[in-house]
Amino acid sequence: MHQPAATIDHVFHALGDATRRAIVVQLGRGPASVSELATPLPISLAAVVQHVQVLEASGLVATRKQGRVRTCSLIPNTLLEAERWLAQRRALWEGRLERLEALMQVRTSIDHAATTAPVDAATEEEPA
Amino acid sequence: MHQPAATIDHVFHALGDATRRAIVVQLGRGPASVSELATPLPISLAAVVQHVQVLEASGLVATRKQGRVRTCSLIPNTLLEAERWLAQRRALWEGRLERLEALMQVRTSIDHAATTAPVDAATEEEPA
DNA sequence: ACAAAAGTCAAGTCGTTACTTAACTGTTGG
DNA sequence: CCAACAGTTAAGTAACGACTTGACTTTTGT
Repeated sequence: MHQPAATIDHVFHALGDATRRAIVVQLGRGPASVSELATPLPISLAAVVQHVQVLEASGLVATRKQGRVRTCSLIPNTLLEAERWLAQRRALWEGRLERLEALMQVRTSIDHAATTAPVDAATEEEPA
Repeated sequence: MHQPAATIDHVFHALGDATRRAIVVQLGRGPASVSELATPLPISLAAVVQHVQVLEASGLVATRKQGRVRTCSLIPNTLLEAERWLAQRRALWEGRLERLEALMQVRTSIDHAATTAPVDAATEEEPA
C-alpha cells in the first residue's frame, strides 16, 4: 500500500510531461538515485525530486531511501495498466471496424456482386 | 500527411488531460460529431473544439467535415505507438529483472543449494 | 569533528493551458 | 428567405504546473 490512490488519471498525467518520461526511460535501464536521474537533465535537483514525487504518487515508480540516497525503480505493472487502457480503446475501435467490414461485405455481395467499392476519394476537408 | 509532426510527446501530452481521455473513450465506441462529444461533458462547445484540435494534432484522432458537421474518429495506430512506447520501457525493465533472477539462481545454487532467499523485510522507508 | 554529498521543504515566479464569452461563418430544414 | 444548427475564431481570465532559490536535515568520508 505505498501508492494508495494511483489512478489511470495520475498515470497519464505523470506521463504527460517530457522530463518525467525521460526519467522513466532512464529507469528502464535500471534503478537510479535521484542525483543520477538529475545528472543528464538540464534542471535543478529540487525539480527532479518533485518529478520523482509525482511519478511515485502515480504508481509508476517506487523509491526506497537507504542512508542519504533515495533509489528509484520502475513499477512495470503500472506501465502495463496504461498499456491496457490504450489497448482497450483500440480493441473497441478495431472491433467496430471489423463488424463494419463484415457488414459491407454482406451488403456488396447481396446487392449485386459488384465492382470493388469506391469508398475512398479525397481524405481531407470538403469545401462545399 | 494530415498530422505532420505527431510525436510521442504530443501523444502523451494529449492523453495527459482527463477531458481529452474522456473524448478518446467516447470515440472508442465509434465516430462522433463535435456536438455529440460535447453533450456529456460539463464544458462549452468551444472548449471541446479546442480539445479535438489538440487530439488531431497529436495524431490520435482524425476528423472530416461534411456540411456543417465535423466527424471525429480514432486513429488506432497512434494508440498502438503509445502502447509500444510503454511496452518497450517495461520490456527493458523486465529483461533486467530476469537477468538478475537468473544470476541469483546461479549464485544460490552454487553457494549452497540453500533456504529460499529471505529477500524481503520492510518495504517502506528505513529510519536509520 | 567537519565538510561535502544527497536530499528535502517552502516560497515564490513565470509560462502554459483549460476554459469562458462573444462575435462570426457556413449549412440546412421549413 | 430565414431561423436554428454546428462549428470556428479571438481575446481574455484564472488556475495549474514546472522550475528556481535558499534555508535546512541527515549521512558519510576523512
